[in-house]
Amino acid sequence: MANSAFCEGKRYFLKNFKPSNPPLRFAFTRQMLLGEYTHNLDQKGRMAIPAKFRETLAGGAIITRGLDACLFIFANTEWEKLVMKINALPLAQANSRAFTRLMLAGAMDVEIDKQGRILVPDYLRKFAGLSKEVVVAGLYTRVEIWDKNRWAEYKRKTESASEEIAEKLGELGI
Amino acid sequence: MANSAFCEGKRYFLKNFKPSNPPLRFAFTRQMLLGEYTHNLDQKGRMAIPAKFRETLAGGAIITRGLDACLFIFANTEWEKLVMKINALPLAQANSRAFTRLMLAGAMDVEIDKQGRILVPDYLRKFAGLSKEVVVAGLYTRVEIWDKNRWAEYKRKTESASEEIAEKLGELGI
DNA sequence: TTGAGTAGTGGGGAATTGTGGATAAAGGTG
DNA sequence: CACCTTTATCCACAATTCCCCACTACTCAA
Repeated sequence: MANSAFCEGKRYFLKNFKPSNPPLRFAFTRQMLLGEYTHNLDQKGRMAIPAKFRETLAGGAIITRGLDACLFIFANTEWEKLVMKINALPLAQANSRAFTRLMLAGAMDVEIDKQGRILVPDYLRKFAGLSKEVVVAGLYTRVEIWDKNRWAEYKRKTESASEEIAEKLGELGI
Repeated sequence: MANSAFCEGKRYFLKNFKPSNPPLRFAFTRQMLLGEYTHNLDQKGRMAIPAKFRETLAGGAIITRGLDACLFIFANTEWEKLVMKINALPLAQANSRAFTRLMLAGAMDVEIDKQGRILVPDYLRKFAGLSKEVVVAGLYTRVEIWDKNRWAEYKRKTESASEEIAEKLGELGI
């Protein structure tokens, strides 16, 4: 490129401050997973993926154990990033080994069928305590699957803590 | 890119807070969201966006849970700033995860239809206690959606409080 | 005043989404 | 190999959502 110096400079500036260059803008508008949906697991353990998430996950996705007794679903591209981070963890520490096992040992790749559903493996359903009604939540780079009651309970418990953080953020000028 | 020089210049100006160049004037005059409107939700959960806000939000907008039981609407550009601050939170901490879930799972990207309306998701209507009459208020960088009664109640409460604050400020010589 | 244009509201019909079930394929076991 | 269990693929249907059109109230200028 003729003006690569400009681009370089811009990139440097953004890298250290505000990442809103074109690739990231795309990520924000197209690939971001947002919203909260209530869906049902059927007898076979299938669950509909919200239509808005399907395009993002169409290239392949991984489902695994999450934090706070829920399940995570990552698009392949995000999963690769995560695996790299996990591999960089110090193997000597017991809790990083535990985290690695939690995330990797239970991982399973899922495909979205023609009806837009995935099959949630049995052991993951037990892990997250999923019965019938589940909450599917988009958290920007990942999807979380919760038992509906647990989700409600979790929100109720954490509401006050969240508002404290929110006020701190408010002070920062949001 | 052909307009990288323009971007460079814009960034320079923004960085140095010179509010008289074209890009920044645009930010101040066009993207400024001000005013208070009373609109109605219809049976389908749709709500008209005040005409003065539409141009600002036309490039895409995000609706999410706000503070004090109202909803926030951000233009995409503002939303990106917010997400960056959220992503900067330590993910290892449980209450940071809780706040992330509150803000991101609660968020939904909305489009303004040909009639200038948006569809308010069901769970957000419940969260904000919206029935039919709602107040749409512009707060410069964001739009807030309130149930009309709650808005009146909130104003009634905070007006007296603001007088107290004003008196304290007066004691300080302001 | 009047007519044009815009803003806010309501509703109908088509397309999509979420869900349940039926059928076909695959895989393991005696 | 036959049989049974499990998994995958396909079809059907109800509910929801999306998209378009119509209507009224209001603004503003001629």
